[in-house]
Amino acid sequence: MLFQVKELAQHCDVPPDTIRHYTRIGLLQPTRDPDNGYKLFSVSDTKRLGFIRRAKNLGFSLNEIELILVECQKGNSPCSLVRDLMGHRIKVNRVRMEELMALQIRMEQALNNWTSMSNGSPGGDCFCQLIESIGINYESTAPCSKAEEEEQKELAD
Amino acid sequence: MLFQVKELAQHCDVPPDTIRHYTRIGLLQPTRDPDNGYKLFSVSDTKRLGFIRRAKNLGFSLNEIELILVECQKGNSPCSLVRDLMGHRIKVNRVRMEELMALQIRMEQALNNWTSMSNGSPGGDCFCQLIESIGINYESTAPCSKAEEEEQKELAD
DNA sequence: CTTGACCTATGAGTAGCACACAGGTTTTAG
DNA sequence: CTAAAACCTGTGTGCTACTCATAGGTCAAG
Repeated sequence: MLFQVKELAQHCDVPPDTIRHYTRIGLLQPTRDPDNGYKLFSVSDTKRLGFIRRAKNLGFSLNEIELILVECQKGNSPCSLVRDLMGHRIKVNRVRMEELMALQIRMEQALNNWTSMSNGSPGGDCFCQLIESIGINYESTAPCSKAEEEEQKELAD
Repeated sequence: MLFQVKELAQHCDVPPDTIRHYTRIGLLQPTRDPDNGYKLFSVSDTKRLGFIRRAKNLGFSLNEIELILVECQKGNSPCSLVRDLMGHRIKVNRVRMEELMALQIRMEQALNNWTSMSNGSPGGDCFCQLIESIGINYESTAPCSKAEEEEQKELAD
């Protein structure tokens, strides 16, 4: 019972390129057909892939999933690790959502303000007076900056 | 009045590496010091960088900002482009937020369920019974999948 | 045996930086 | 004036999680 990439893909309802990606980063470790070098996946790879997708669906990153799988392969219970990672994910995600919410408000306010403005040509110190007309707070420049800082902080522990 | 990377960085309150990045992708086009090859930025680069940061703060991607700047350099008004892009951004961002919200709920429910579960060892068909115990809906696997599909759709127009 | 449909592996590209590295420049101590 | 320390530079690489392009291998029909 060995599967090629596309067979595993259909079996697990996962795009073939995703399986190739997981293989490339070592999350899946198929044997190779000695004739043509094709990847050959076993039944246990099926289960492993299923686990990966379930974990991803819960918000774990591929790196975190690899950590979990390594714990399992060492025979340890991954449960406390999983709880910690999940607590961390929840915090980071909350920050990210708040940032996106704030961005959404900025965007909608901007678009609203613009409905009453005419189209001017760029010139002088002004590239686009629509954009330049909006107040700036340099605190939250990127949509993910704070969330990623938060991520760094937690990883340092 | 020419600035080196760090001077421009301090002047505009932007990390030096970000300036180097913008230069690498062509958003900024400094001249070079013939002696040592260092980047030399003019006052108009200052203004350009300020515009880039304002636009990013409004949620535009660097690619979109480049489009806007190209329109300006052709002497055209970027305003209708800007309005369109912003409308698009708002839609995509809404989808992304909904996905993150749904993920947040899945994560919090999972963590809740887990408080009453004990730590088991992996074995047999089960890597981690915490994760395996959660119902899967394969519809929304990745936090950004739908938002990115939405993005593709809009770009096709 | 050849055509065509289908499958494969691998390299490269995506966004937006952040960091590592080897080297050049400037300041300071002697 | 010189030597060492501090600081700055450009460029290469890495990060997430795929996705696509390319060149080639495989298999059944005719």
